Amino acid sequence: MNLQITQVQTDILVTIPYFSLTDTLDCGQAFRWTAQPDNSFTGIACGKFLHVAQHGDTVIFYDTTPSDFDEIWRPYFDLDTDYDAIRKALSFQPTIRTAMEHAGGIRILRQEPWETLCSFIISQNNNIPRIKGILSRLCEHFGEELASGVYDFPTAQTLAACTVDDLSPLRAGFRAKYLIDAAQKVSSGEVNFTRIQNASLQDGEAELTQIFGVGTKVAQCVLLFGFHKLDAFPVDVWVKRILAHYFPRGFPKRAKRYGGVAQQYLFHYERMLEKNRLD
DNA sequence: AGCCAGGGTCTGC
DNA sequence: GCAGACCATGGC
Repeated sequence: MNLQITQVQTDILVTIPYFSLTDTLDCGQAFRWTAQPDNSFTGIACGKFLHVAQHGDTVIFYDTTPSDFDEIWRPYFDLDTDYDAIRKALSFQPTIRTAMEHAGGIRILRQEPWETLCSFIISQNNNIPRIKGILSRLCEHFGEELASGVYDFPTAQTLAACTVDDLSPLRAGFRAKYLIDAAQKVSSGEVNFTRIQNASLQDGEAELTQIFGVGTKVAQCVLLFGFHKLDAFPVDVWVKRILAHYFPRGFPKRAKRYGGVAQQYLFHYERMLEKNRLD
């Protein structure tokens, strides 16, 4: 991707057309970003703290270095994927096109597989504010303190050594035992992220669902948000409703290549409609 | 009070 | 295969 990048002291400014920072960080794919009163975001990913803001087409990465930008944030925000081409490929379908007009600035983040796996284990039968709370407490209690009050995501090895009782401060409920099983299977190599990255969608799901508490929906979320498999297609209660309502004859074959991206546009659009309806 | 939240497991038919 | 109970917790 040819990005227009400017460096001002320790801030890096990047021109990203057709991008929405808010929608990308607040659409239920990542749970460790916090919106600030000025609409900027702070968060921790890949072992680094970031303060980021958007003004028009310009995204400002505060207080970072060119190497961190190139090695961490540029891939994390998926800035080298041609979303214009993806949107064009999806625009043949009227409902997806409408959703794109409202949510087309979303990018599928390249999150770390382990954090993504834990996040969506926590997400089951849960709501987004509480998912964020549980993950925040998970990091505070078991993650390395990178700076004052800034905690990294704990490793699988750390959690594999924990008991359900150890996790009680998280108030994760019945999901605590799922986290521990995931940690044990990941740290032992029984579930192998390199193998999943190189596997087909179907084989990747089969490997992930060996974890107690991981079913099809959670596995597809991990494949989409943690392994950047854009054809992964998580079906939750919202998407189920969308499919029944807008796609009674099935999701179009032509859209399946980027099904996960379309799913995310539709999910965010539908939730936005619901929010407006309640206001 | 009762329902729901980016589900999964287990049981019973 | 598929419906239904159950699972912890918290907000409304």
